[in-house]
Amino acid sequence: MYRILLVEDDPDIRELIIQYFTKKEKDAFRVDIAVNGPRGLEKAAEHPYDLLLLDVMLPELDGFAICREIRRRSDVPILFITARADESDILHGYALGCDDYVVKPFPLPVLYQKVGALIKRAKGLVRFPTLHAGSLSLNPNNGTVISDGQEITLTAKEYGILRVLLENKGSIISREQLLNQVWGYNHTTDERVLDTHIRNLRKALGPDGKRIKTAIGRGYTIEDC
Amino acid sequence: MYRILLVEDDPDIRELIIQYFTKKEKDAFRVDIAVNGPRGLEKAAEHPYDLLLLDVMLPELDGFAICREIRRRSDVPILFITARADESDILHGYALGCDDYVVKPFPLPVLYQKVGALIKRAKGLVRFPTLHAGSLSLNPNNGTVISDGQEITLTAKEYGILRVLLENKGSIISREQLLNQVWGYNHTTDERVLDTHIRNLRKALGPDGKRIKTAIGRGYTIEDC
DNA sequence: CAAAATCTTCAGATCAATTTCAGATGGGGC
DNA sequence: GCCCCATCTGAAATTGATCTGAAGATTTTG
Repeated sequence: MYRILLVEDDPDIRELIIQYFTKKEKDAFRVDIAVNGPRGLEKAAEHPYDLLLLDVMLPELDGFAICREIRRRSDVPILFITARADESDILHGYALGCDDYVVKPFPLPVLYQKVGALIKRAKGLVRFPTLHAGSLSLNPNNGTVISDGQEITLTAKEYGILRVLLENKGSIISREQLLNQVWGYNHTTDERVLDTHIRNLRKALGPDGKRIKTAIGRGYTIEDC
Repeated sequence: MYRILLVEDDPDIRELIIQYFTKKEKDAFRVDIAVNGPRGLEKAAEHPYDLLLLDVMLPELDGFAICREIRRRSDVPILFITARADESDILHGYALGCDDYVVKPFPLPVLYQKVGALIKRAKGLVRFPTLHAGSLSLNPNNGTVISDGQEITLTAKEYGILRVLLENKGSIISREQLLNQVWGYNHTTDERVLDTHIRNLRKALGPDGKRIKTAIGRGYTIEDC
């Protein structure tokens, strides 16, 4: 059973989350509650939780402050619940070292999934299989890319693109899908940046760059041989 | 079955979308209709849809306003349909939290794909069945075509035509239907281009190209044996 | 704070895909 | 069999998606 701490001042939301998390699967989670920031810090110190669910807007001490404090001594997974999907807020959360966030109102199943996934990842229970294409391999667990025995250093975007392509080896991935998956859900990115990154990626991969094929009008794909 | 809400004032477009979404795959979608903004909001509140398709230009309450309202309490996937590909409009839509955008005239399969992909992302599901005709197979999920064990590379239009034919295997598809579905519903395409693409497709498919039969005056069809 | 790395924007080049065109073909009705 | 018109075919013209190089903006790093 995983033990999580929920710091949330709204009784309705507390109730919803507790209900869902304890009823969904019997004995999967135990949810402890703190109704404000200071109590949250206290409780977090008392017990080594598997995950913290922090509301951002809290009286006295907000979620960001709690996160900052906790991160000084623990790398427990932290998931923010926030009312504002404000870009700067989200970035702020990540800067403080949070693992994920959900924006209110969120579907409970989504929260449930995220919590489960985060805990598993934190515990090292999730190992992603290494992806291959010919002599090219990408290890999603440590972010390394190896081409013909040589380790290759890629930028974040290059790595992201390569990973999506390899995860879908043999499939044609549309530019739109790539943008969505690498740049994020509703990106406002100009479509042309993808061209540039694809080119840089191909160059970075050397001979293996040829594996990345253009399907004009349809997208890109990576080939084994 | 996924339930989607279409808010659109043009009866022709409504009809096209409903036809395509309900006929394409049996029981894949149920499409509810709202003919104006206020009715759209009402219906959206009544039932938890899997996705909303909103026309931007609507009498009374436009798509943007609906989106803004909906986003206050739900993160249901929202896809805009718009006549203008105006950059600022699109950015506006994304700023309001829409998930995607299609510009009229759009090919119905594209819309269908986007809707499927969005719901899939929201739920983590949805797979299209592979289509077959003899030794020929087309996998709509990864965009691959295999003829007699060999993977075949097709251009976007060739793939589009083949997919429509296979989706309607055994029945005759008029040239008009093909143009509508592959080029978009109010294409200005000269009818003769289809001849050329059919020829190229037949050639690309090799022996399997013979499966594509001409029904003079009525259209084309693809045969199993 | 400056330098370096990365990401994005832009505009012109390139080439496959698409469209256009004109003459050939051939199936079906008479 | 003959004619007509839809379709086919080959080749040329056009389009437009992608590539490329370079420069500007932004972020990260020392």
